[in-house]
Amino acid sequence: MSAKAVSSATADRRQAQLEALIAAAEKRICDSGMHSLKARDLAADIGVALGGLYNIVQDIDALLLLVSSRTLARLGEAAQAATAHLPVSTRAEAIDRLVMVAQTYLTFARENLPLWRMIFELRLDSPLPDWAAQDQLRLFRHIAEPLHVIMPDLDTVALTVRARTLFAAVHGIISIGLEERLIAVPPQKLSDEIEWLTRAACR
Amino acid sequence: MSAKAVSSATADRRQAQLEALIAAAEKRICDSGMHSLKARDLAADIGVALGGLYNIVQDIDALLLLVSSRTLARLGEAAQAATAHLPVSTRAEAIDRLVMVAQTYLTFARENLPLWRMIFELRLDSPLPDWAAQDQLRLFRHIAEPLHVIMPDLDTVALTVRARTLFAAVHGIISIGLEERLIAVPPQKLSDEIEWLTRAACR
DNA sequence: CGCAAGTTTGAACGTTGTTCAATATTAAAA
DNA sequence: TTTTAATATTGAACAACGTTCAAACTTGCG
Repeated sequence: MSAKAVSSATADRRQAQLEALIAAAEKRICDSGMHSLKARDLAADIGVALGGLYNIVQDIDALLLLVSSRTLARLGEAAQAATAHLPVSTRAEAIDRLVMVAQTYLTFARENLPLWRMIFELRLDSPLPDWAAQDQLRLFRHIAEPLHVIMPDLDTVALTVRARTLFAAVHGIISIGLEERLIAVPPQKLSDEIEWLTRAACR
Repeated sequence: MSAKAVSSATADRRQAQLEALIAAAEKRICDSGMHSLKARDLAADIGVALGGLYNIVQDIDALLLLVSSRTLARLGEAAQAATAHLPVSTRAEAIDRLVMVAQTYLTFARENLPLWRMIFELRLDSPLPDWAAQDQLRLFRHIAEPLHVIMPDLDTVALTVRARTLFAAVHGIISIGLEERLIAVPPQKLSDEIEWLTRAACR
């Protein structure tokens, strides 16, 4: 049996187990949050012995990273769906598009609260793998492209930095706003405040 | 012995134990982060049996909340020291002051990284006690006061909301910027980007 | 000293993620 | 088909964790 066979019975099974495991983890996280995810529960969910989890993933952190990656991908799709059809020719259009990206981010965070939180609560012992960093980088394009129209004087580096700044600012408002334990912008005003900040940043 | 005696030998001892415990926790958090804080280590640090910790604090979460409160108090002092002497008569002065508050926040976060992170990583099972919420509210005055000069048209409610928005935005930039695992504004550009955003928000 | 009240102790408990020798299954060879 | 080697799965065992509580100890008063 070649080590690089395109597929084999056992490899397919592994893939199926992995997908079941990710699905089970997502379900549990949605229901009761990342911190109440237990190895024993997951093993039971997918019908595998406790130790069997470690044939499917390296450890629980690796599983959480996979779940994060999925969530980021879904976020990217949401941003794409919400803005792909919008024009970006004029400055005003680009600003509107940026506002839409921010609103989409807010909506996504609201509708996927526990999964979205996980992305930022995840603390890994080992450094982030390259593919996971790429997951993040891809998303910044949704900001950098309109921003290039709005701030045409900025060079590539400055534009990248500015896109990250803007993302982080909007993220901060949402992140603290959806937290219950901190003094924050009231939830029903979140959308307005995000739009205000985005437009202010574009002046 | 009166239950409300201003002090007693045993009560004083308890207070001393509590302070030693908080100090030990702060030291350990600074050295190796909130997540490697262990009950057994703390008990050894202050020379008490493992179970003895629970005579001093309700549980480890309560201890973390006390540490958080201390950190917030120190942050408040830093903001006070950095801005109390600055004028706020004109709009331009108020903006400068706001920029200074933001820079002070960045500096504090940098110099107290693990303790500062703890404030936002802390996840309590029980709701936040009132005194802990007050700790947070006090700090917003450093933003709301200059902001009132800059945006005199806003009513009290809108001003409060706007202050929280601005805080959250700056916090987001710093928070993601000082995280190592996420794509962020490069550390040496953080200060400039924070100033840019603050000034942009004030226009 | 003797005794009651309060304080401190540390062994024990219930959970947790992870490991690994033993068992069961699969696939190839005879 | 039967034998055999490789691979996959199992679940008991482990170490580490926060928390509890009966027992031992200390303290202060009559």
